[in-house]
Amino acid sequence: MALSHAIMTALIEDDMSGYELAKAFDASLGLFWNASHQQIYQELRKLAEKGWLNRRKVAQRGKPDKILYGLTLAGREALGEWVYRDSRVQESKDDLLVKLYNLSAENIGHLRVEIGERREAMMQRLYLYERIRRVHYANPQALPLRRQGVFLALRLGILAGEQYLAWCDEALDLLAREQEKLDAR
Amino acid sequence: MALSHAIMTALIEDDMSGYELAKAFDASLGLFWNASHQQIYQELRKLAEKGWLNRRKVAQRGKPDKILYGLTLAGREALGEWVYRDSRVQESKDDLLVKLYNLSAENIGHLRVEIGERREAMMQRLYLYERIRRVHYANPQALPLRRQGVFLALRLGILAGEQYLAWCDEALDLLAREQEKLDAR
DNA sequence: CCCCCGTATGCAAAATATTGCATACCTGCC
DNA sequence: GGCAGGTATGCAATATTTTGCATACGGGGG
Repeated sequence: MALSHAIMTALIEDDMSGYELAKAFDASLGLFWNASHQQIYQELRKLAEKGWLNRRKVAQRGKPDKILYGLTLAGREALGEWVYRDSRVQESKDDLLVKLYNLSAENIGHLRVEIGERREAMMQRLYLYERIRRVHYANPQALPLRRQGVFLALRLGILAGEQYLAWCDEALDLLAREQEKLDAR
Repeated sequence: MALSHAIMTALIEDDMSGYELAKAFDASLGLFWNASHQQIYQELRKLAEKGWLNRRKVAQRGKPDKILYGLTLAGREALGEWVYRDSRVQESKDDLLVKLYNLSAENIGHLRVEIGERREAMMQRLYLYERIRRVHYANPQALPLRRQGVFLALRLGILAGEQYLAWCDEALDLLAREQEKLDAR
């Protein structure tokens, strides 16, 4: 039941439509909590029924109408209480790690390629994180308290990303050496 | 559909029962792919029906009978092919990160406690990883290729864990300073 | 003898998430 | 005019995961 809280969290400062929320999830909170647009639309509806969000239609020029959602007082209270409840970590699930358990002379080339792709993707993501950090969190101590929490989450993303890059390099090195050994035969 | 492949991967070297598998998942592969015993039992059944696993009953002394599962040739082939298919990363979902987006003067104390608990838990896990590394992977280059793949996965666990500890320290520092500021009023 | 604990397997229901559509508006391009 | 593409919302069917049981064996302690 925590997608609901992630969504409400995204609405703390600004009202958003499902579409905007889905994109915000891609860029910010979604780095720590991913959700497809279908999930988001369904959850928004449920939250509105519960009275934690209000909805209003907004006509737009040149675009279809949208439905803006905002936190109600009840929603804010529910969110505030939730912070004290037990956290759960849903460990990430990664096929690649399972594949590594199956490393063989046959598939080593493929796994090197896959790791290389991961490296590239993580690099892109780190550029994004760094850009966000520079633009919005250049001087974190000066920020209001809540934003410092967001900064810490971003910081975790950055550290984790850098560590992942380091691992990719280490793995690629090891695999390259092993493949050389194989080729030498 | 990758839980099935994680299970088969766990059976590459040894036949295991559902119960043993559930515990092995806790300690090894489960660090990268978690599954409850219910999931495992169901999946084992499906895989046996598909012909990828064989099952045989084993009577034990002092314990209930168990059902041992082993990879069939078809299973091994399916696993071998799967390695070439697209990987997917299911990003981890962590309530704590969402909670940090809700940081406030009221809940800062609670969040410090939660992060402290995470730090402790990760420390314990790192001890386990390090123990495994020392016992089984003291000299990785000397290992057969497949085991080197397993080593790389372990290595990722270790690096990620160390990085997480570093983040916890950084976060605890920042939050301690902020709380001092609040208390000073 | 009874209860708890560890071993061992499982069902059923509910909650969540994914996949594959479907609709509709408007802009810009060819 | 047709078509692609971005905006915007949604349904329905599956698949996956979680939750909450339920059963049963045998050992050890009180």
